[in-house]
Amino acid sequence: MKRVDEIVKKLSDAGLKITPQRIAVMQSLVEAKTHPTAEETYRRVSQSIPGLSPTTVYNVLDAFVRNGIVNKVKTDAGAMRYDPVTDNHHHLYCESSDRMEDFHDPELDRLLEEYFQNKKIHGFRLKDVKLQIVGEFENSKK
Amino acid sequence: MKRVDEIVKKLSDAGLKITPQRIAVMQSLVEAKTHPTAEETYRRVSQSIPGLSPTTVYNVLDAFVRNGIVNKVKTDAGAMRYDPVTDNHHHLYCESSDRMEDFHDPELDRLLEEYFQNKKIHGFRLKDVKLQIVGEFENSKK
DNA sequence: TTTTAAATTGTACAAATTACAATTTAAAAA
DNA sequence: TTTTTAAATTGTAATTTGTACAATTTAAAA
Repeated sequence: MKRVDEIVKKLSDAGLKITPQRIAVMQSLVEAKTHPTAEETYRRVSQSIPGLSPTTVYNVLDAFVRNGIVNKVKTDAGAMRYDPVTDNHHHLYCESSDRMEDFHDPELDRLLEEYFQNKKIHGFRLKDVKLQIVGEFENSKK
Repeated sequence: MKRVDEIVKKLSDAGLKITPQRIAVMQSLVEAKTHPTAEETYRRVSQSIPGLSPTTVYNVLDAFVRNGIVNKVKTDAGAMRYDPVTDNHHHLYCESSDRMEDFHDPELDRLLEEYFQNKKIHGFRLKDVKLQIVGEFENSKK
């Protein structure tokens, strides 16, 4: 089971204790490529871990975020979403379906980096630039 | 009172009925340049309109958003924020203080427009690109 | 001035998330 | 391996943010 090993390593590297709940939550996030909410994650992970508490899912996700192995992403709709892809990327977002996908583009990143290197923003120390690319997915079946 | 006249005109142009609550909410949003939450707006506007209902603030803000004179903005922290500046712009955002400010930059917009004109994103019809510029405000008392 | 559709209000409700105390468990120490 | 301990999990309850809805009031058109 290579997948689980990788997850264990990831948790371990982040200095987190290994628990079945944490493994299952991370596995669920990685498999679902849709940036699920805490509630969606709870429903999925409950199948493999009956008796799982919603609170645990919140705690686990929070621990992941604090340790930098998951990013919180907010959309304009209801709940917070969780993204296990932490390398630099942007998001495609469709308002009508509240669907969100990753958008990787090194060329764009280079362009932005160049631009902001010369650009001084008064009174602001820049750390990161994220794009939210808003539009419509063409085959919007959720 | 030029300010109030302008606000009345803005509401009127948007096809909205003029009410003291709506005037006061819009005035509060425009004066506070910090993209306040509904709750903050409620607290402020309550000072001039005692007996104001929180529900009204939500209703009013919602009407503003539906009619395009205010934008909803979500940050990584708790509540939805409201921005009375509706021309194209981006946001500076400080995670530690949850503070947010507008960032206007026509040159950047030109750059992005150019870039995305040539860039086809498979299965996605692009409508808009927004930047969230993350960093620290230098005089940010937390 | 009258009329009426829309806005405001208050209450109750709902969803998403957090606080907290009790229990269990992972993993370090013996 | 067993013991120890700090951390993780759980369940309940509370909180925060926002919405639904019926009754009342009001802006503004007729």
